[in-house]
Amino acid sequence: MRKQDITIYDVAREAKVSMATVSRVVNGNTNVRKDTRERVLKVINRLHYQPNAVAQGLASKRTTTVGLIVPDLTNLYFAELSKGIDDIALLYKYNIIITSIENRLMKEDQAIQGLLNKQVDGIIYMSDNLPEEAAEAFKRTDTPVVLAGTKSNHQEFPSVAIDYMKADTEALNLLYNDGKKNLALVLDDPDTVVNAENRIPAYKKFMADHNLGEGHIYSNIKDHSDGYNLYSQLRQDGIDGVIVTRDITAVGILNAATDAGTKIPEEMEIVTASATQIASVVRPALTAIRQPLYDIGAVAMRLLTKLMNNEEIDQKQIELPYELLKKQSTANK
Amino acid sequence: MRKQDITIYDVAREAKVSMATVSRVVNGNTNVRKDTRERVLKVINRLHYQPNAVAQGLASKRTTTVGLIVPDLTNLYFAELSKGIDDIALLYKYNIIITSIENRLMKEDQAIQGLLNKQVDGIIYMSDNLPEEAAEAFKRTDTPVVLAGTKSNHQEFPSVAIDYMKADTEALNLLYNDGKKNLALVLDDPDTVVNAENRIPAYKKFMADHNLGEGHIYSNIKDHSDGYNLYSQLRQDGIDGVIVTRDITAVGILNAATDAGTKIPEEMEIVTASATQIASVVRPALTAIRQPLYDIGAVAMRLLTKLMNNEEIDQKQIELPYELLKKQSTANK
DNA sequence: AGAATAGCTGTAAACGTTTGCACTTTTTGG
DNA sequence: CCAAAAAGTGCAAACGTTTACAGCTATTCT
Repeated sequence: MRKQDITIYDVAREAKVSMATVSRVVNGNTNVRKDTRERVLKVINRLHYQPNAVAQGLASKRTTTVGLIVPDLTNLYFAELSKGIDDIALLYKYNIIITSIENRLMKEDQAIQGLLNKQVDGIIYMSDNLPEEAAEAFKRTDTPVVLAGTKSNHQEFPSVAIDYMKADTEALNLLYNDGKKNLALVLDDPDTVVNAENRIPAYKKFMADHNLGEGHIYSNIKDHSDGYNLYSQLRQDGIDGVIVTRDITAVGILNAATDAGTKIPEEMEIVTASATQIASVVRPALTAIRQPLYDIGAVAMRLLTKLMNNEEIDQKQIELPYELLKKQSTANK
Repeated sequence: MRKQDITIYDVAREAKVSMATVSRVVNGNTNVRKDTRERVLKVINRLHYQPNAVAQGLASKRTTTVGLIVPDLTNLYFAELSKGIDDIALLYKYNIIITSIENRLMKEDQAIQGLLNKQVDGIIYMSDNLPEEAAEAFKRTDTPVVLAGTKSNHQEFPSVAIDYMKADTEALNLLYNDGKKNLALVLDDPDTVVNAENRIPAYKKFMADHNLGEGHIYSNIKDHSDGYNLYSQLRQDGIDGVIVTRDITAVGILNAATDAGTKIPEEMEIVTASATQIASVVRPALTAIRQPLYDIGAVAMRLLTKLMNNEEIDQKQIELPYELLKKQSTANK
């Protein structure tokens, strides 16, 4: 096995010091005389010594590894969040163990337990929803956790997100001012905290405030074909303006509308509540609530580094600014 | 610290056995009497004992962790590959450490060294290109490596991919049979092995075989706006049929064409050489070489599990079938 | 019944680091 | 120049497992 030919012992022997000193050199401890440090470094280079991170992890109880829990890697929403996380993790020299939980073999709490067994120093949780068992699992551990791009009604968990209620209200207002009065809300999952506690209340309040009646909420519309198939229902219900949680779903509606000869935005306006790359490359391009996904990820990871170092946190719930990006799926005024 | 309140010792004491026996129970070793096994399991459940994977890794020299090297998480091509990898990894109980190398702070060989230091049991490499230093790094280690969705001229590395040359030729043939004679090749990076040794030769050979002249190869066209901006050049060069490596780039060309009033596919046909979700949701939908990305990832991971178990491999270079999926960006015949 | 064998369990040495403590050497200040 | 403080170093125990190896206890066979 070539796997670990040279250990800290070999270096110590060659450099005629103890392993403790080698360890100090490796870890940049200042209590080493300049010339011994250089001598040790020379040996390290000559032997191509590389510390065994597993042994370091066991001895120091820090693995410089963080866990990422994500529902679906191929959902660009999470991919863009992950990118922000990854960049900051690299900066702070953390590795990332990624656990995808879309696969129903892997429940949230199992995923969490798996990460804890691997002794990750922290966890970033990105699923839209935080089931009770997952919250329990987090509460049982000392390992810090940050929610990224989502919210929980557990106020104890630090999170980074946008003000979904405000954003949705602003989007509804845009539609309303464009003269659309038969507004609908299209949701992926009605039971996530973001939807149940933010988007739905925002929608209901808006409808009530403007005397627009009950309105229409469509649930469990999750991908392109769901959106495509929903379109005829929307027409039947006389919808002329719609907010859609996922942009890929919005594209489905858009394509169905185009195929049916419906004029967008004249006859129907579409706004997506989370924009990825996709929203901007389809035609007509989608008006969108642009969440700063990369930044949410980056800030979440930065926050986690602080928690892992037991630094003081000024605020646990961070809200980043969003933008309402007007494109071709709403009136050009 | 609650981090590790209970160890194998605690279980051993409570169950009145040695830690060795507890270890055997945890690892499903059969050499344990039924009633002691049950007694131990009961204690494990009562104390909520969870093995420390880091200690296990150090003692057993297996971490049940594999490393993934990927250029860009937000590129759906790699995301879809990753999904296949992830599913099989879950099945075989491996965790995944993901390392993104798009960030120029992280070179390939550093990424590899980082994974090796973490003592991963295997590595899947997904970048389009395998730089010489990376190949060297792989050769120095015993840790098995599999290339997924890419090729290398290092035949010693197992890989899973499609026959790019054949696929491209078939696509060119489609354009040719639709009557397009001024064919172009649009590449992300001309120096990757896949492009330099497969796509470009296939293109040149096709052009020569059909007396179509030198042809036009456009390089370093990597994203939507690159594609969009390239369009006028294509027109200027009289191109009427084009193969594009990335689908997001193809969409850029498509959108520019639509904006310019060019009829697709009548005046120009577009085929993308790698289809993700995006290719199918734009309008007109893109004709594409559909690589079985999920399967490539899954097969690569399966292959890696065999290598990690020192099982015999019947073939190192695996080629999976692709499909030429005709959509609206080529003639409907 | 006694020997051989198989099944079960415990002991203790790894695995490759980090780190508290004690000790020695050097530096500093009066 | 000496005492006190600071800097540098090594020793050895820890981190929480796995796993030879040995030993002990049933079981099987003749």
